Amino acid sequence: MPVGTQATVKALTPGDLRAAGAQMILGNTYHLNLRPTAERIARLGGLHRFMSWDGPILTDSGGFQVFSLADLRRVDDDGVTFISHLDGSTHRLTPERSMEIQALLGSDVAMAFDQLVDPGLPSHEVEEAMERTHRWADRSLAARGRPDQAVFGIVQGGVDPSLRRRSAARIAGLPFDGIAVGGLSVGESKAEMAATLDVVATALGDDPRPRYLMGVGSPVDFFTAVEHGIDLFDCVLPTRVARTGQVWTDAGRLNLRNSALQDDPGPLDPTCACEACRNHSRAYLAHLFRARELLAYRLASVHNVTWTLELLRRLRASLRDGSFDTLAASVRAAFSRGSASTRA
RNA sequence: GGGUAGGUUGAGCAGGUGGUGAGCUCCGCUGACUGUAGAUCAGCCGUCUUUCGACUGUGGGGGUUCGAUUCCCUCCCUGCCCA
Repeated sequence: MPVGTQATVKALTPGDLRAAGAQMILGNTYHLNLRPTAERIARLGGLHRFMSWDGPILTDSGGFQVFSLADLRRVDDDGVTFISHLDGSTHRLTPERSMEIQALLGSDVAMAFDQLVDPGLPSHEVEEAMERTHRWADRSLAARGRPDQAVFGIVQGGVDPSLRRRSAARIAGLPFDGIAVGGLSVGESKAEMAATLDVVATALGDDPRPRYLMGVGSPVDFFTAVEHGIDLFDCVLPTRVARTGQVWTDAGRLNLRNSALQDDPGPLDPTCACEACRNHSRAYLAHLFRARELLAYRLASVHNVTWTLELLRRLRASLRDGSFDTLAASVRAAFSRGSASTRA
Protein backbone atom coordinates (compact mmCIF):
# COMPACT_ATOMS: atom_id res chain seq x y z
CA MET A 1 0.00 0.00 0.00
CA PRO A 2 1.45 3.33 -1.02
CA VAL A 3 0.92 5.76 1.84
CA GLY A 4 -1.49 8.66 1.40
CA THR A 5 -1.53 10.18 4.85
CA GLN A 6 -3.45 13.32 3.98
CA ALA A 7 -5.89 11.90 1.43
CA THR A 8 -3.22 11.96 -1.25
CA VAL A 9 -0.26 9.80 -2.05
CA LYS A 10 2.05 12.77 -2.29
CA ALA A 11 2.64 14.04 -5.84
CA LEU A 12 0.48 11.33 -7.42
CA THR A 13 -3.06 11.39 -8.80
CA PRO A 14 -5.36 8.38 -8.42
CA GLY A 15 -4.74 7.85 -12.14
CA ASP A 16 -0.99 7.70 -11.52
CA LEU A 17 -1.60 5.14 -8.77
CA ARG A 18 -3.77 2.95 -10.95
CA ALA A 19 -1.20 3.11 -13.75
CA ALA A 20 1.47 2.11 -11.24
CA GLY A 21 -0.54 -0.95 -10.34
CA ALA A 22 -1.62 0.10 -6.86
CA GLN A 23 -4.39 -2.09 -5.47
CA MET A 24 -4.86 -0.51 -2.07
CA ILE A 25 -3.63 2.62 -0.30
CA LEU A 26 -3.35 3.92 3.23
CA GLY A 27 -4.86 7.00 4.88
CA ASN A 28 -4.38 8.45 8.34
CA THR A 29 -6.84 8.98 11.17
CA TYR A 30 -4.86 11.57 13.10
CA HIS A 31 -3.94 13.82 10.20
CA LEU A 32 -7.28 13.66 8.40
CA ASN A 33 -9.16 14.36 11.58
CA LEU A 34 -7.04 17.42 12.23
CA ARG A 35 -7.58 18.60 8.68
CA PRO A 36 -10.05 18.61 7.00
CA THR A 37 -11.73 16.66 9.87
CA ALA A 38 -13.44 13.30 9.71
CA GLU A 39 -16.88 14.88 9.94
CA ARG A 40 -16.24 17.04 6.88
CA ILE A 41 -14.99 14.07 4.87
CA ALA A 42 -18.06 12.11 5.94
CA ARG A 43 -20.32 14.97 4.80
CA LEU A 44 -18.51 14.98 1.47
CA GLY A 45 -19.25 11.32 0.93
CA GLY A 46 -16.36 9.57 2.65
CA LEU A 47 -12.67 9.29 1.94
CA HIS A 48 -13.00 7.30 -1.30
CA ARG A 49 -15.20 9.90 -2.94
CA PHE A 50 -13.32 12.80 -1.34
CA MET A 51 -9.99 11.79 -2.87
CA SER A 52 -11.48 10.03 -5.88
CA TRP A 53 -9.90 6.66 -5.17
CA ASP A 54 -12.25 3.75 -5.74
CA GLY A 55 -9.89 1.00 -4.62
CA PRO A 56 -9.54 -0.30 -1.07
CA ILE A 57 -8.25 2.03 1.64
CA LEU A 58 -6.73 1.08 4.98
CA THR A 59 -6.63 3.76 7.64
CA ASP A 60 -4.00 3.87 10.31
CA SER A 61 -5.47 4.52 13.72
CA GLY A 62 -3.21 7.36 14.80
CA GLY A 63 -1.04 4.96 16.77
CA PHE A 64 2.02 5.87 14.76
CA GLN A 65 1.60 9.54 15.68
CA VAL A 66 1.82 8.54 19.35
CA PHE A 67 5.38 7.66 18.42
CA SER A 68 6.33 10.19 15.73
CA LEU A 69 4.74 13.15 17.51
CA ALA A 70 6.04 12.10 20.92
CA ASP A 71 6.85 15.68 21.93
CA LEU A 72 3.30 16.78 21.24
CA ARG A 73 1.24 14.27 23.17
CA ARG A 74 0.53 12.80 26.54
CA VAL A 75 -0.48 9.16 26.97
CA ASP A 76 -2.71 7.81 29.71
CA ASP A 77 -4.54 4.53 30.07
CA ASP A 78 -7.69 5.87 28.51
CA GLY A 79 -6.08 7.42 25.42
CA VAL A 80 -3.78 10.11 24.09
CA THR A 81 -4.02 13.88 24.14
CA PHE A 82 -2.28 15.57 21.24
CA ILE A 83 -1.30 19.18 20.83
CA SER A 84 -1.90 19.89 17.15
CA HIS A 85 1.27 20.58 15.18
CA LEU A 86 -0.88 22.83 13.00
CA ASP A 87 -2.39 25.27 15.48
CA GLY A 88 -1.58 24.10 19.00
CA SER A 89 -5.14 23.06 19.79
CA THR A 90 -5.61 19.90 21.84
CA HIS A 91 -7.14 16.75 20.42
CA ARG A 92 -8.11 13.61 22.23
CA LEU A 93 -7.68 10.22 20.65
CA THR A 94 -9.01 7.10 22.36
CA PRO A 95 -9.67 3.66 20.88
CA GLU A 96 -13.34 4.61 20.62
CA ARG A 97 -12.71 7.95 18.95
CA SER A 98 -10.15 6.44 16.57
CA MET A 99 -12.68 3.83 15.47
CA GLU A 100 -15.35 6.49 15.11
CA ILE A 101 -13.09 8.62 12.92
CA GLN A 102 -12.18 5.63 10.78
CA ALA A 103 -15.88 4.79 10.40
CA LEU A 104 -16.56 8.38 9.33
CA LEU A 105 -13.73 8.19 6.81
CA GLY A 106 -15.26 5.00 5.52
CA SER A 107 -12.07 3.07 5.02
CA ASP A 108 -12.24 -0.60 4.05
CA VAL A 109 -9.83 -1.65 6.77
CA ALA A 110 -9.55 0.11 10.10
CA MET A 111 -6.63 -0.39 12.46
CA ALA A 112 -6.96 -0.83 16.19
CA PHE A 113 -5.59 2.10 18.20
CA ASP A 114 -2.20 1.13 19.58
CA GLN A 115 0.80 2.57 21.36
CA LEU A 116 4.05 2.27 19.48
CA VAL A 117 7.25 2.85 21.45
CA ASP A 118 10.94 2.89 20.74
CA PRO A 119 12.06 -0.73 21.25
CA GLY A 120 15.20 0.62 22.89
CA LEU A 121 13.24 1.87 25.90
CA PRO A 122 13.54 0.07 29.26
CA SER A 123 11.67 -3.21 28.98
CA HIS A 124 9.07 -2.30 31.58
CA GLU A 125 8.07 0.66 29.42
CA VAL A 126 7.87 -1.50 26.30
CA GLU A 127 5.76 -3.98 28.26
CA GLU A 128 3.51 -1.27 29.64
CA ALA A 129 2.83 0.07 26.14
CA MET A 130 2.17 -3.47 24.93
CA GLU A 131 -0.32 -4.19 27.70
CA ARG A 132 -2.04 -0.88 27.01
CA THR A 133 -2.18 -1.78 23.31
CA HIS A 134 -3.89 -5.04 24.27
CA ARG A 135 -6.54 -3.28 26.36
CA TRP A 136 -7.05 -0.78 23.56
CA ALA A 137 -7.42 -3.68 21.12
CA ASP A 138 -10.38 -4.96 23.15
CA ARG A 139 -11.91 -1.50 23.18
CA SER A 140 -11.26 -0.94 19.47
CA LEU A 141 -13.12 -4.12 18.61
CA ALA A 142 -15.98 -3.23 20.93
CA ALA A 143 -16.23 0.17 19.27
CA ARG A 144 -16.14 -0.98 15.65
CA GLY A 145 -18.64 1.21 13.92
CA ARG A 146 -19.71 -0.49 10.70
CA PRO A 147 -20.14 -4.11 9.70
CA ASP A 148 -18.67 -3.54 6.23
CA GLN A 149 -15.35 -2.34 7.65
CA ALA A 150 -12.64 -4.85 8.50
CA VAL A 151 -10.57 -4.25 11.63
CA PHE A 152 -6.99 -5.39 12.11
CA GLY A 153 -5.32 -5.86 15.48
CA ILE A 154 -1.71 -4.88 16.11
CA VAL A 155 0.99 -6.94 17.80
CA GLN A 156 3.49 -4.89 19.83
CA GLY A 157 6.25 -5.80 22.27
CA GLY A 158 9.35 -4.16 20.83
CA VAL A 159 12.15 -6.54 20.03
CA ASP A 160 11.73 -8.65 23.16
CA PRO A 161 10.91 -12.24 22.08
CA SER A 162 8.84 -13.11 25.14
CA LEU A 163 6.80 -9.91 24.92
CA ARG A 164 6.25 -10.45 21.20
CA ARG A 165 5.14 -14.01 21.81
CA ARG A 166 2.66 -12.87 24.43
CA SER A 167 1.38 -10.05 22.27
CA ALA A 168 0.92 -12.22 19.19
CA ALA A 169 -1.05 -14.79 21.20
CA ARG A 170 -3.17 -12.10 22.84
CA ILE A 171 -4.03 -10.27 19.61
CA ALA A 172 -4.59 -13.47 17.65
CA GLY A 173 -7.04 -14.52 20.35
CA LEU A 174 -9.35 -11.65 19.39
CA PRO A 175 -11.80 -11.71 16.47
CA PHE A 176 -9.85 -9.32 14.27
CA ASP A 177 -10.05 -9.65 10.48
CA GLY A 178 -6.29 -9.42 10.13
CA ILE A 179 -3.16 -9.37 12.27
CA ALA A 180 -0.64 -6.54 12.01
CA VAL A 181 2.88 -6.43 13.31
CA GLY A 182 3.61 -2.94 14.58
CA GLY A 183 6.51 -1.31 16.30
CA LEU A 184 9.13 -2.35 13.75
CA SER A 185 11.16 -0.33 11.24
CA VAL A 186 11.61 2.34 13.88
CA GLY A 187 15.36 2.13 14.24
CA GLU A 188 16.00 -1.46 15.26
CA SER A 189 18.55 -3.53 13.34
CA LYS A 190 17.72 -5.77 10.40
CA ALA A 191 18.59 -8.77 12.54
CA GLU A 192 16.22 -7.65 15.28
CA MET A 193 13.42 -7.17 12.76
CA ALA A 194 13.97 -10.64 11.31
CA ALA A 195 14.15 -12.25 14.73
CA THR A 196 10.98 -10.50 15.84
CA LEU A 197 9.12 -11.57 12.71
CA ASP A 198 10.27 -15.10 13.35
CA VAL A 199 8.87 -15.08 16.87
CA VAL A 200 5.56 -13.67 15.67
CA ALA A 201 5.31 -16.17 12.81
CA THR A 202 5.83 -19.05 15.20
CA ALA A 203 3.30 -17.67 17.65
CA LEU A 204 0.68 -17.19 14.95
CA GLY A 205 1.20 -20.69 13.58
CA ASP A 206 -1.30 -21.50 10.84
CA ASP A 207 -3.68 -18.68 11.66
CA PRO A 208 -5.29 -18.04 8.25
CA ARG A 209 -5.88 -14.31 8.61
CA PRO A 210 -3.90 -11.81 6.50
CA ARG A 211 -0.69 -10.60 8.13
CA TYR A 212 0.33 -7.01 7.74
CA LEU A 213 3.77 -5.64 8.59
CA MET A 214 3.26 -1.97 9.33
CA GLY A 215 5.62 0.65 7.96
CA VAL A 216 7.80 -1.66 5.91
CA GLY A 217 9.52 -1.48 3.68
CA SER A 218 12.61 -1.16 1.76
CA PRO A 219 13.15 -3.48 -1.22
CA VAL A 220 15.26 -5.80 0.92
CA ASP A 221 12.80 -5.82 3.83
CA PHE A 222 10.00 -7.23 1.67
CA PHE A 223 11.93 -10.44 1.20
CA THR A 224 12.80 -10.84 4.86
CA ALA A 225 9.16 -10.24 5.79
CA VAL A 226 7.69 -12.59 3.21
CA GLU A 227 10.08 -15.28 4.41
CA HIS A 228 8.26 -14.89 7.71
CA GLY A 229 4.78 -15.09 6.31
CA ILE A 230 3.88 -11.43 5.83
CA ASP A 231 1.21 -10.68 3.21
CA LEU A 232 0.70 -6.94 3.30
CA PHE A 233 2.85 -3.84 3.59
CA ASP A 234 2.67 -0.11 3.66
CA CYS A 235 5.62 2.25 3.48
CA VAL A 236 6.35 5.89 2.85
CA LEU A 237 9.80 5.14 1.48
CA PRO A 238 8.95 4.82 -2.23
CA THR A 239 7.32 8.24 -2.29
CA ARG A 240 9.40 10.04 0.31
CA VAL A 241 12.67 8.81 -1.06
CA ALA A 242 11.49 9.81 -4.54
CA ARG A 243 10.75 13.35 -3.43
CA THR A 244 14.19 13.63 -1.90
CA GLY A 245 15.86 12.62 -5.14
CA GLN A 246 16.43 8.90 -4.92
CA VAL A 247 14.96 6.24 -7.18
CA TRP A 248 15.06 2.48 -6.88
CA THR A 249 16.05 0.28 -9.79
CA ASP A 250 17.02 -3.31 -10.44
CA ALA A 251 20.62 -2.14 -10.17
CA GLY A 252 20.02 -0.59 -6.76
CA ARG A 253 19.41 2.94 -5.60
CA LEU A 254 20.17 5.93 -7.76
CA ASN A 255 20.59 9.43 -6.32
CA LEU A 256 19.33 11.80 -8.98
CA ARG A 257 21.29 14.69 -7.53
CA ASN A 258 24.62 13.01 -8.19
CA SER A 259 26.48 15.16 -10.71
CA ALA A 260 27.37 12.20 -12.92
CA LEU A 261 23.73 11.72 -13.92
CA GLN A 262 23.51 15.11 -15.60
CA ASP A 263 24.92 13.60 -18.78
CA ASP A 264 23.20 10.21 -18.62
CA PRO A 265 20.74 9.84 -21.52
CA GLY A 266 19.39 6.48 -20.35
CA PRO A 267 16.14 5.75 -18.48
CA LEU A 268 16.03 5.40 -14.70
CA ASP A 269 15.65 1.64 -15.14
CA PRO A 270 15.74 0.06 -18.61
CA THR A 271 13.33 -2.68 -17.56
CA CYS A 272 10.71 -0.37 -16.07
CA ALA A 273 7.59 0.56 -18.03
CA CYS A 274 6.54 3.58 -15.98
CA GLU A 275 5.83 6.97 -17.50
CA ALA A 276 9.18 8.36 -16.35
CA CYS A 277 11.21 5.49 -17.76
CA ARG A 278 9.31 5.37 -21.05
CA ASN A 279 9.66 9.07 -21.80
CA HIS A 280 12.50 10.64 -19.88
CA SER A 281 16.22 10.36 -19.27
CA ARG A 282 18.19 10.29 -16.06
CA ALA A 283 19.74 13.54 -17.24
CA TYR A 284 16.30 15.14 -17.48
CA LEU A 285 15.31 13.99 -14.00
CA ALA A 286 18.68 15.17 -12.65
CA HIS A 287 17.97 18.57 -14.17
CA LEU A 288 14.43 18.74 -12.79
CA PHE A 289 15.68 18.02 -9.27
CA ARG A 290 18.39 20.65 -9.51
CA ALA A 291 15.88 23.17 -10.75
CA ARG A 292 13.40 22.05 -8.08
CA GLU A 293 10.78 21.66 -10.76
CA LEU A 294 7.56 20.13 -9.51
CA LEU A 295 7.59 17.50 -12.23
CA ALA A 296 10.68 15.97 -10.61
CA TYR A 297 8.67 14.88 -7.60
CA ARG A 298 5.87 13.38 -9.64
CA LEU A 299 8.06 11.50 -12.10
CA ALA A 300 10.33 10.10 -9.39
CA SER A 301 7.30 9.07 -7.32
CA VAL A 302 5.62 7.47 -10.35
CA HIS A 303 8.77 5.48 -10.93
CA ASN A 304 9.37 4.34 -7.36
CA VAL A 305 5.78 3.29 -6.77
CA THR A 306 5.62 1.50 -10.11
CA TRP A 307 8.98 -0.20 -9.58
CA THR A 308 8.14 -1.25 -6.02
CA LEU A 309 4.74 -2.70 -6.93
CA GLU A 310 6.32 -4.49 -9.89
CA LEU A 311 8.97 -5.90 -7.55
CA LEU A 312 6.21 -7.30 -5.36
CA ARG A 313 4.51 -8.79 -8.42
CA ARG A 314 7.78 -10.50 -9.27
CA LEU A 315 8.10 -11.60 -5.66
CA ARG A 316 4.67 -13.25 -5.76
CA ALA A 317 5.49 -14.92 -9.06
CA SER A 318 8.76 -16.19 -7.65
CA LEU A 319 6.90 -17.90 -4.81
CA ARG A 320 4.88 -19.80 -7.38
CA ASP A 321 7.76 -20.83 -9.64
CA GLY A 322 10.33 -21.47 -6.93
CA SER A 323 12.73 -18.64 -7.79
CA PHE A 324 12.18 -16.65 -4.60
CA ASP A 325 15.71 -17.18 -3.26
CA THR A 326 17.29 -16.13 -6.54
CA LEU A 327 15.22 -12.96 -6.71
CA ALA A 328 15.88 -12.17 -3.06
CA ALA A 329 19.62 -12.59 -3.55
CA SER A 330 19.71 -10.27 -6.55
CA VAL A 331 17.75 -7.54 -4.78
CA ARG A 332 19.86 -7.87 -1.65
CA ALA A 333 23.01 -7.61 -3.74
CA ALA A 334 21.79 -4.56 -5.64
CA PHE A 335 20.77 -2.71 -2.48
CA SER A 336 23.63 -3.72 -0.24
CA ARG A 337 25.96 -1.30 -1.95
CA GLY A 338 25.80 2.47 -2.04
CA SER A 339 24.16 4.52 -4.72
CA ALA A 340 24.43 2.93 -8.17
CA SER A 341 25.45 6.24 -9.67
CA THR A 342 28.45 6.76 -7.42
CA ARG A 343 29.68 3.19 -7.41
CA ALA A 344 33.08 2.86 -9.04
C1' G B 1 38.36 65.58 -16.48
C1' G B 2 36.00 66.55 -11.32
C1' G B 3 33.30 64.35 -7.34
C1' U B 4 31.40 60.20 -4.67
C1' A B 5 30.59 55.10 -3.04
C1' G B 6 32.87 50.63 -3.42
C1' G B 7 36.59 46.13 -4.56
C1' U B 8 36.50 40.24 1.45
C1' U B 9 37.08 32.66 0.15
C1' G B 10 32.45 30.32 -7.24
C1' A B 11 28.05 34.23 -6.34
C1' G B 12 25.83 37.68 -2.79
C1' C B 13 26.99 39.59 1.90
C1' A B 14 28.64 40.35 7.30
C1' G B 15 32.74 41.81 9.92
C1' G B 16 36.89 44.45 10.90
C1' U B 17 38.05 52.82 13.04
C1' G B 18 46.97 49.28 14.46
C1' G B 19 46.94 43.46 18.03
C1' U B 20 45.11 36.06 15.32
C1' G B 21 39.23 38.06 9.36
C1' A B 22 37.80 30.95 7.19
C1' G B 23 31.21 33.91 9.82
C1' C B 24 26.29 33.77 7.06
C1' U B 25 23.09 32.73 2.75
C1' C B 26 23.05 30.80 -2.07
C1' C B 27 25.44 27.66 -5.63
C1' G B 28 28.11 23.12 -5.56
C1' C B 29 29.46 17.88 -3.55
C1' U B 30 27.90 13.61 -0.76
C1' G B 31 24.74 11.00 2.45
C1' A B 32 20.21 9.83 5.15
C1' C B 33 15.03 8.80 5.01
C1' U B 34 10.62 2.50 6.79
C1' G B 35 2.11 2.56 10.03
C1' U B 36 4.73 10.86 6.30
C1' A B 37 4.85 17.63 11.25
C1' G B 38 9.65 15.58 5.54
C1' A B 39 9.37 18.84 -2.45
C1' U B 40 12.87 17.40 4.09
C1' C B 41 17.21 16.87 6.98
C1' A B 42 22.55 16.22 7.88
C1' G B 43 27.81 16.66 6.71
C1' C B 44 31.32 19.03 3.55
C1' C B 45 32.11 23.44 0.67
C1' G B 46 40.45 28.45 0.39
C1' U B 47 45.09 24.85 0.30
C1' C B 48 47.61 20.54 2.59
C1' U B 49 46.14 16.52 6.11
C1' U B 50 41.99 10.55 7.49
C1' U B 51 41.96 13.34 12.15
C1' C B 52 44.48 16.70 15.21
C1' G B 53 46.43 20.58 13.05
C1' A B 54 49.34 23.68 9.75
C1' C B 55 49.30 27.35 6.04
C1' U B 56 47.23 31.14 2.88
C1' G B 57 43.67 34.89 2.06
C1' U B 58 40.62 41.69 2.87
C1' G B 59 41.97 44.55 -5.85
C1' G B 60 47.82 45.27 -7.39
C1' G B 61 52.41 47.55 -5.85
C1' G B 62 55.10 50.33 -2.32
C1' G B 63 55.64 52.79 2.55
C1' U B 64 55.16 53.65 8.06
C1' U B 65 55.12 50.03 12.25
C1' C B 66 57.31 45.09 16.68
C1' G B 67 52.64 44.20 14.08
C1' A B 68 48.49 46.78 8.51
C1' U B 69 41.98 44.68 6.47
C1' U B 70 42.69 49.23 9.38
C1' C B 71 47.30 54.66 8.56
C1' C B 72 50.12 56.98 4.12
C1' C B 73 51.51 57.02 -1.34
C1' U B 74 50.45 55.14 -6.05
C1' C B 75 48.10 52.32 -9.73
C1' C B 76 43.98 49.20 -11.53
C1' C B 77 38.76 47.96 -11.66
C1' U B 78 33.22 48.85 -10.81
C1' G B 79 28.57 51.81 -9.72
C1' C B 80 26.46 56.66 -9.41
C1' C B 81 26.53 62.24 -9.95
C1' C B 82 28.56 66.57 -12.50
C1' A B 83 31.17 68.55 -16.72
